[in-house]
Amino acid sequence: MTGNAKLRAVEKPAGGKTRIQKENETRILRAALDIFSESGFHGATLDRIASQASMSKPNLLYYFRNKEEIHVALLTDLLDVWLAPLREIRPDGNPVDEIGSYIRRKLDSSRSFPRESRLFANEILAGAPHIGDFLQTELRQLVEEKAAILQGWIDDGRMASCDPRHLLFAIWSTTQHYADFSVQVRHVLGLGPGDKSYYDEATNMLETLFLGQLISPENSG
Amino acid sequence: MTGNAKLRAVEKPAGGKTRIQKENETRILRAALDIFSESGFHGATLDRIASQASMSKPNLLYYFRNKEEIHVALLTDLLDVWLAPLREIRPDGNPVDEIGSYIRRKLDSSRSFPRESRLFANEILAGAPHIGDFLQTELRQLVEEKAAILQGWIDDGRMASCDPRHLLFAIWSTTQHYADFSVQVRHVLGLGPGDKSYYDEATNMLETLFLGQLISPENSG
DNA sequence: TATCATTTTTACCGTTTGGTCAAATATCTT
DNA sequence: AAGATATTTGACCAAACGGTAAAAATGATA
Repeated sequence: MTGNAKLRAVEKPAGGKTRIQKENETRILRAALDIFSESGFHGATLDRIASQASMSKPNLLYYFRNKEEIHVALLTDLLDVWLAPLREIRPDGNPVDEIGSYIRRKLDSSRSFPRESRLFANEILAGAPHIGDFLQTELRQLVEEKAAILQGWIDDGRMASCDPRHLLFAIWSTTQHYADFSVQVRHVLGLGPGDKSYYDEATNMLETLFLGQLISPENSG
Repeated sequence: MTGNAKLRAVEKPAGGKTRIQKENETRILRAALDIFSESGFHGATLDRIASQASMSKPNLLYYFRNKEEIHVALLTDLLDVWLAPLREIRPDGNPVDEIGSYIRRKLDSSRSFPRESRLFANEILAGAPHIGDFLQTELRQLVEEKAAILQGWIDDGRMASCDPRHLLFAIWSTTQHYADFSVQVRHVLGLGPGDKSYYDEATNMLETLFLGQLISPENSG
């Protein structure tokens, strides 16, 4: 019976997936990432996503119940990617290395996953209707944990005194800016549409900025 | 004739405006700012804007030809506000004062005009379809001008060496972050919806960050 | 108060959009 | 190859949306 098949495809999240199911779901998600990240949730249409996935709209809706479910699936995938660089900060490292490499990881993430970054930015700008829970629980807890590490370094005199959570905000905003506001960056710098050459300059800037005084080499070893 | 009246109301940008016209146009723009900044261009509907302005949709469309015209009017108003803090940077000041007060102005702007900031962010995220020209000409020119001032300070040894344009990017992103990503900031800090108490901490953080080593008091006078 | 221009409303229209349904086709299993 | 299951498609629908037309109401003016 057709109805059962549909239910099975959608309701068994893990495990029993056909080859075709796996293929098409990733095709859809890839297409949806293109469209959502470029037009936002409301600006995107199922027709465009389907077209981008070389698929008919009803076929697309055979794999995902509705537009929102695709969006949520993308966001869910995204959160791990978003948290990964932060997770790597180690308490036993020294401030310059740990924060320096964190900035580099975030900047790499901006360069490599600009669509994901814009998807995230769109969701936050819209008031985080789908990931509010994540922000309040998982992210908040991880920030608390990593902020404690930074605070430890501050207490040890290895870093300038500051609110570690706001230091993280500053790192997030400056690095993500190069993905989310890339149009503005390129226009101001006079670069062409696909030009990402500014990332080297950005790396220099952010290392100077964050590792200059806030954490200077002589007092962080 | 009704057609003439409509044409006059819309096509005479300056001057000949009725009291009612002026009142209603600002009512509409205020309402539209609420809706657009919270839902983006595509997420906003004329019905909601009209409702927010306590007005019927056709009446709203008596003052603005279409949805886009309202949006453009808001963006146009916005650009002056956006540029104002940057314009104030003076070449004859000293780096700490000039950059410090610029940061404070931008942060104040974030706190006082979060809806405007989000409207701007939405527009950039969408690829700047309406203000691309502004970015490439007016903003770019102003950045060039102010970057030259900063570069002068660098050449004089009053500031650490860095790309001044990227320094501006860093200031923009960190300050605007508190308006555009306020939901995330509040959730991570565990604050309630209307709570803006984090702005004091933000001010401290950003002054420590930007004025710490990049520009330190002893070598900037 | 009569006249004219401005403003507001009611009713409506065409299109787009998210989503459904049932039939047709392809794939897998035995 | 046959039968069952999974996949795909074309036709369609109701609601939402941006926008229009023309009449009704209001305000300004003399």
